[in-house]
Amino acid sequence: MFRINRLTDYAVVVLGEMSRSPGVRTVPQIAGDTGVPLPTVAKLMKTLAHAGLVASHRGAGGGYTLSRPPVGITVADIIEAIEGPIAITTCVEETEGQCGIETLCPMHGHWSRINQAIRGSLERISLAEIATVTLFPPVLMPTGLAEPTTRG
Amino acid sequence: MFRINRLTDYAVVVLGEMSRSPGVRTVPQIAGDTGVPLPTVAKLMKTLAHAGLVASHRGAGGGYTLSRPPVGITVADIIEAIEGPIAITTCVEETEGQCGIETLCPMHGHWSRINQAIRGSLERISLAEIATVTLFPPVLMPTGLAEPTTRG
DNA sequence: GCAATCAGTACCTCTTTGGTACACATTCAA
DNA sequence: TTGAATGTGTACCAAAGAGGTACTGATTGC
Repeated sequence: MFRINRLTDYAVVVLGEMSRSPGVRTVPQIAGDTGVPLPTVAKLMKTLAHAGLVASHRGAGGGYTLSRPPVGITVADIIEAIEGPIAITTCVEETEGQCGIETLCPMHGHWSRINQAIRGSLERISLAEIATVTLFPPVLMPTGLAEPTTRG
Repeated sequence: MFRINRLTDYAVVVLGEMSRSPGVRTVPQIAGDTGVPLPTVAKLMKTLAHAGLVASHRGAGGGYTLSRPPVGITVADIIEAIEGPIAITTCVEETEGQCGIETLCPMHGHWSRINQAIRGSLERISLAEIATVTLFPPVLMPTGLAEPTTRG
């Protein structure tokens, strides 16, 4: 497949939404605004908070806020927050010694280079950029706004 | 995870091996030379043949050959042969209409751009390049050459 | 005709993913 | 002090995908 998982996709949509209107947002609010299922948003936000992309505020009147300006958050940051380090093959990962023929394998070094190229592409795109909405004429708007699939 | 699957990883290793020593190779030969399990190689080669990256020759004395020079095969070609079109999210794929809020979704267009950047990175690396073996001193060679894991 | 080889399909097992549930901790306001 | 609102942590479940195996059939050359 070679694709990011759906949670990451949701994370980008959710963070994009948060960057457009700053302030404290609760999980139900975010779920309502994005169409992402509430329990999934809760799980997602916990992960994002743990990664330091959002700050959590507990108790009544609490919720989540972006922990830094959207310009300072890249697509690479978001992917890594949800999926861990970007490593298109096992042998690119930090944890060495997983491959028994590391010193002989012809791919040694090449995957790192490919991985670096991909990571570079993702680092050059910030949340501020992708949060810029290109509004379409209302007449073209579809009806299924409440659908759980929030990608397009 | 954001990573290619193991079959794709194997495909790159197998094609790299084939590009280093041209001629007809049988499935058992390839399995022996790369350490990839024989049934897996058989499955893999069928897929690669179907994608047009290798040519099959049936019957006694048959086997597989590269269908074009290694310079003309890119990492993107290999990934697409095994995993289908490179599309990091569902909405990037050719099959439109899967997303109900396509005209409203703020991510519309952004994923395509990100996807294109990644694809570009993969297209710029040919099989000929990655087939160049950087030999290590024999004293450093590990013992587990017959291990099924062939990555490093 | 027979052996060597690829082709196609079906199946199994394990892991990952996406989602749900629930008890608990924290904060604020009445 | 109490209770409601909110996030935290853990566990669990079902579905899908990945990786691998097995078996039968088709094709080719000797």
